[in-house]
Amino acid sequence: MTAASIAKDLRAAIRSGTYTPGDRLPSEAALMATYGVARMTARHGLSMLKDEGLTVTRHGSGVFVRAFEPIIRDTTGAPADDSTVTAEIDETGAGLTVRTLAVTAEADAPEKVRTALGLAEGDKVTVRERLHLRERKPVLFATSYLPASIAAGTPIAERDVGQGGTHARLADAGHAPVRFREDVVARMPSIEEIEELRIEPGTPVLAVTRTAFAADGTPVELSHVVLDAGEFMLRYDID
Amino acid sequence: MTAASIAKDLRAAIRSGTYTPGDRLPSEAALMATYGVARMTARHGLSMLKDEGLTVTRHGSGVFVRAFEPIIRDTTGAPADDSTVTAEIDETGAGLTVRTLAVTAEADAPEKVRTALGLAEGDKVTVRERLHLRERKPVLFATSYLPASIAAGTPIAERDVGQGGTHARLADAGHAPVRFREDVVARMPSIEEIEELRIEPGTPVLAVTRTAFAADGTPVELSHVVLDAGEFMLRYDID
DNA sequence: TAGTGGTCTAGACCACGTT
DNA sequence: ACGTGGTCTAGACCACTAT
Repeated sequence: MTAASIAKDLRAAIRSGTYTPGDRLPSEAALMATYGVARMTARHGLSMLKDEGLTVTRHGSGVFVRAFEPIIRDTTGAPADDSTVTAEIDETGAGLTVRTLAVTAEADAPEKVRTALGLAEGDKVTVRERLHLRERKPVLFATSYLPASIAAGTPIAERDVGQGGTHARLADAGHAPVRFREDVVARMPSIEEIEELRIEPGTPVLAVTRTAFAADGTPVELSHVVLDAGEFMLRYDID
Repeated sequence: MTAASIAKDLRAAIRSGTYTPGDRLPSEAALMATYGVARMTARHGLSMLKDEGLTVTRHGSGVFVRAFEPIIRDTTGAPADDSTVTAEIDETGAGLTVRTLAVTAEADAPEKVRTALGLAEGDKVTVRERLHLRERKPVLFATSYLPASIAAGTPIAERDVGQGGTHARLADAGHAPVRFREDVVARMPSIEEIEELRIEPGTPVLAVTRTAFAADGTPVELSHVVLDAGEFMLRYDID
């Protein structure tokens, strides 16, 4: 029970404010001495806090109490920029930049994408991938799929979609999105996501699947968005 | 690098379908033999998968690949039962039951609650706590705060709020909620939440802060909802 | 260079489940 | 009884960070 009790003590100390965000916790050696345990036991106690997302470790330097200052991603039925997501984040999350990673005019659609967009087998999709960064750190990764029958040959299939973003271009093409569905799940990140978003151990991701529908009810865009949960709060206003 | 490579191999095997949800992974002893490593190393490899939420361990029985069959919590601007949350979950999540844990007619309000509800210092709140279970397993814990000036003396301060739930009673009192704001965050659970919701290691929680506003814009209810992310998907329909 | 965390070994005892 | 995971020890070597 010693590793657990070390974690318990430190956790209580963090909650009570003995250690505040940014503070360094006692070193492994210090814990070994105070609790009279082996190193692996002290480590295990500390690792529990890390798994809870309470601390971050810095190799060679120490274990530190973690902070949470979320970017608010506001998803009201709202006017759009590159995508609704981008526009709204820019309002609240100062210092956010967007990097378009790849745009493919015509690609094969994974089965789930095809189903969600109501496409037939063999139908192509336009794929846009982008990354959002907060002060150099990647915090959000998004992949958008649009039917190539709509998007190919328009600025949507270009790197620069122009003023108003994909939604404005969809409107230009007579497919203005008017209704959205967002499905939100939280889970631990995959290895790829840990690397891509440089996610701290003990931090989950929010995975948002967003479907945009035109006035006639046809889906015109499917987006998979993965957000570092250590960086974001999702806000929904519902009438 | 061995613990990491064991995790890598097993992860790949799970992704490729060699092990499907419910399957048992090789035991620690088996991994020690195949990889020629010490037990702690094999354990560490397995613990990585657990931390990623890919597996669950059953003491004395083995390590198993995990499944995800989410309950869809649909939060459209919707008619309300006990609370909107409850009503909507019942539609989709078969076998969900609600247990009202505690109802306090008049309690002191934590500062954050007071601010969110626009109350003055010393103002009291009515507090309702409830737990949702899926087949005996608790999956959601919710605490609702309402201004006691509105709720005390009404069925809202009783265990049984009656047909239509708190929202119907608020409407009866002339404070029908018409607008909602939901702030969604994902994080690792606290120890209390792990115990209360019996959350598997490697599973985050979704923490939803929901504010209900009456037609005149005054907040009439603040709810803190914690959901086991291994059990839920949040759905938002936006116009 | 000294102190920090990261990884691994080899062995022990305990607690839980299945047979 | 046996095999499973859970915990702990005591010691080693490595990699990173500060001074």
